[in-house]
Amino acid sequence: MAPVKPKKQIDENLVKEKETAFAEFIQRKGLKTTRQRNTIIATFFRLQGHISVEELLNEVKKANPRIGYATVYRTLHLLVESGLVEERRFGDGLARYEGHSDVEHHDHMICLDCGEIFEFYNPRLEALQEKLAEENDFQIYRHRLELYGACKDKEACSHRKRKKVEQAAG
Amino acid sequence: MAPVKPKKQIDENLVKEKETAFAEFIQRKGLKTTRQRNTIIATFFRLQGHISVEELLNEVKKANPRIGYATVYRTLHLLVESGLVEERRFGDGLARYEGHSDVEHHDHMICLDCGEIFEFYNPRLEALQEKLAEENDFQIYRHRLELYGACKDKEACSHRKRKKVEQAAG
DNA sequence: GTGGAATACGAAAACAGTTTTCAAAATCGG
DNA sequence: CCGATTTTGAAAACTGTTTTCGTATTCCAC
Ligand SMILES: [Mn+2]
Ligand SMILES: [Mn+2]
Ligand SMILES: [Zn+2]
Ligand SMILES: [Zn+2]
Repeated sequence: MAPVKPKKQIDENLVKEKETAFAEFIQRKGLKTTRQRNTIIATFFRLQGHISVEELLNEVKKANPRIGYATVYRTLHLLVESGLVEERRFGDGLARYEGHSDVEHHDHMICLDCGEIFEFYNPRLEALQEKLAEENDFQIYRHRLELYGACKDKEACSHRKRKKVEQAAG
Repeated sequence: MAPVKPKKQIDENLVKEKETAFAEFIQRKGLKTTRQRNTIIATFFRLQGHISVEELLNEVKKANPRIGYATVYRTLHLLVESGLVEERRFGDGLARYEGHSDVEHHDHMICLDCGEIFEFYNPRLEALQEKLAEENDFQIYRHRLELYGACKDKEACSHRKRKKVEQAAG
C-alpha cells in the first residue's frame, strides 16, 4: 500500500507564534486570558485541515472535558476576528475553520466521494476575476471559489473514504 | 434621476414553457398535479432574481393565503430536482432560488452595500478552472464562484439600498 | 360520475447548527 | 486580596429547514 499523502508535520514554532499573536489580540481588545481559551487555541492550531466545531470540541475535551460548545464557538469567533483563522462553508451545513498558515489566500476543490479538500492558488485566476469585476464597475473585497467533483485517482480516493468510515465508526 | 436598470420584462411564453416542463416532470414521476403546486410555480417563474423561500411564500399567499411554508419548500425541492431551478447560497444563511433561464451557467458578484447581485460568465475563467482541476487530477462536476464587494457606482448603489429599505418598511 | 388507493396538504413539532441568557466562577489592575 | 469586569457552561432560545400526522385532494378503475 503506497503512502497516500505525507502528513504535514506541525511546525511548533509557528504554532507558538500564533498563540502569541492571539494573546496580543486579546490584550489589545482588553479581554482576559483564560485557561479555556488557551486550551482551545492550542488545540486548534495543532490540528490541520478544515476543522468543524464538533471536531474541535472533541479534541478540546481530551485536554479539558468541562469545556462546552459555547466557549468553543465564542473562541472561534475571536480567532476569526483576530484574522488568524478563516471560516469556510462547503455546503454541508457546518462551518469549518482553518488557520490560514499555508498561503495567504487559496481556493478549494472538494471531492464528493472521499471528502478530501484540495487547496490551490492561481494568480491568473485571481487576476481574471479582478478584470471581470472591473468590467462590471465592481470592487472585490473577497471571493470564494469552490470546485465540487471527484478525485480521478480512484484508488487513493476510496482508500481515504474507507479510512474515514473507520474513523467515524470509532 | 437616471434610470438605474431597465427591469427585464418577463417572457410569458417562456414561463408557459417552464410550467409545461414542470407538469411533464410531475407526470413522469407519477406525482399529482395540485392547485398549490401550480400556484407556486406560476408565481415563482414570474418573479425575477434570486428568490428566498420567504419572498416566494409572500407572493404565493397573495394568490392563495392558505398555502404554507411546507408546501413551498417541497415544491422548490421538486423544481430543483426537475432541473428547472437552481439553489444558491450567498452566505446570509438563506437558500435562494433562480430559474436558470438567462444562461446555462453563471457566477455572481454580490454587493455588500446594496445587496445587488450581478451575474457574469467568462469562458476563459471556466477553462482555467478546468486546467487547474486537471493539474490536481480532479474532475469538476460543478463549481461556485462568488465575488463579494461593492458597486463602484455609489449613486446607483445607494439608490438601490434606499429602495430596499423602503420596500422592507412598506 | 363514484370509490378508493395513493398522494399531497398545512399546522405544528422536530431538527441541526448556532447564538444568547444567566447565575456562578475566574481574571487582573489597583 | 478586593472588587469591577469579563468569562464560563448548561440550558434555553433562535433560525432556517424538514418531518410528522391527521385531513383533504387527486385521479385511475370501474
Ligand atoms: Mn483551505
Ligand atoms: Mn444567478
Ligand atoms: Zn476523493
Ligand atoms: Zn451596491
